[in-house]
Amino acid sequence: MLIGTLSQRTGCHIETIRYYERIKLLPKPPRTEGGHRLYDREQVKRLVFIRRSRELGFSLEEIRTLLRLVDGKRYTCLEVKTITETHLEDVKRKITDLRRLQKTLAAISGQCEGGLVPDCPIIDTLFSE
Amino acid sequence: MLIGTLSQRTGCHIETIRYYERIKLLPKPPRTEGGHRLYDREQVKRLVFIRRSRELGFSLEEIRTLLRLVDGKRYTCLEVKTITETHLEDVKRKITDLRRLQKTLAAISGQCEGGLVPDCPIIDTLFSE
DNA sequence: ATACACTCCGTACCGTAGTACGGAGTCAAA
DNA sequence: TTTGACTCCGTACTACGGTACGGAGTGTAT
Repeated sequence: MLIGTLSQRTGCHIETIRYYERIKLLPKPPRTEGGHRLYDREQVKRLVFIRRSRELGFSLEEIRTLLRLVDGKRYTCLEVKTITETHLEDVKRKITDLRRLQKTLAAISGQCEGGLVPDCPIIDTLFSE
Repeated sequence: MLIGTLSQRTGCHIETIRYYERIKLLPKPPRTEGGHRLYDREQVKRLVFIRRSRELGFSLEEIRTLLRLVDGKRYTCLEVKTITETHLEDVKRKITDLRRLQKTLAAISGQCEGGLVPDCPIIDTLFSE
């Protein structure tokens, strides 16, 4: 199948597919005589893998590592699980950070009546160290 | 005071201060005869404001808007509160997204024993749509 | 006066994940 | 065969918030 079909089947833009090839997440595919890329179902699977992983917040580098394991065929659950857990910890840390922000923002926002007067406690808070 | 002193007092790198001036978050300061920037306490306050706002996750554009209100002197609490609330909603949305990720990651990670065997359920999940 | 730290400036670059452009060539259906 | 859609490629650009470089000039303490 041509790149447009692969694009439709995976939901990745054509440019993105070429980009992934450029950064070596996808192997260079064979070409037609005219030079158009030719893909098979294996590449659909691989690209879906990448897209799913992206949706779960894995970086392209993490995905590269996962794919290297898969490609090497010698990977163990432990290796994969470690990468996943590391990413999970990362997500948890981000949540913690954001919740702290949320609290602070809610607190300073709560100090403010939202009236039509000047001299706002939010501004005052931001100015003070 | 010179830029190095301002840097120390606010915890912003010198390059960052010049960057903020370039993008017009900070006004162009007067100079010494030799051309070095001269700052006063007002600018310390302003830069602390920017830093505090950054710490709370406001974008430079949001900060620009806040500062424009402050500079105009005609701002009302309502305007400030609206910006804060919008940002707060943004933070909440991010938390929601991350929590969903967290759940999914925990779920697929939980399927995996982390053993020394190949054929990992995490990989299987990522490959399947 | 001299040494040494500080500051100047413009430009380019960092990371992350793509997106846009545009002219030329190719593929497939009618 | 012709038309129209698809694909090619390299390069540059997007957003975001800065950071790095490097040679020249300046400020200040001794």
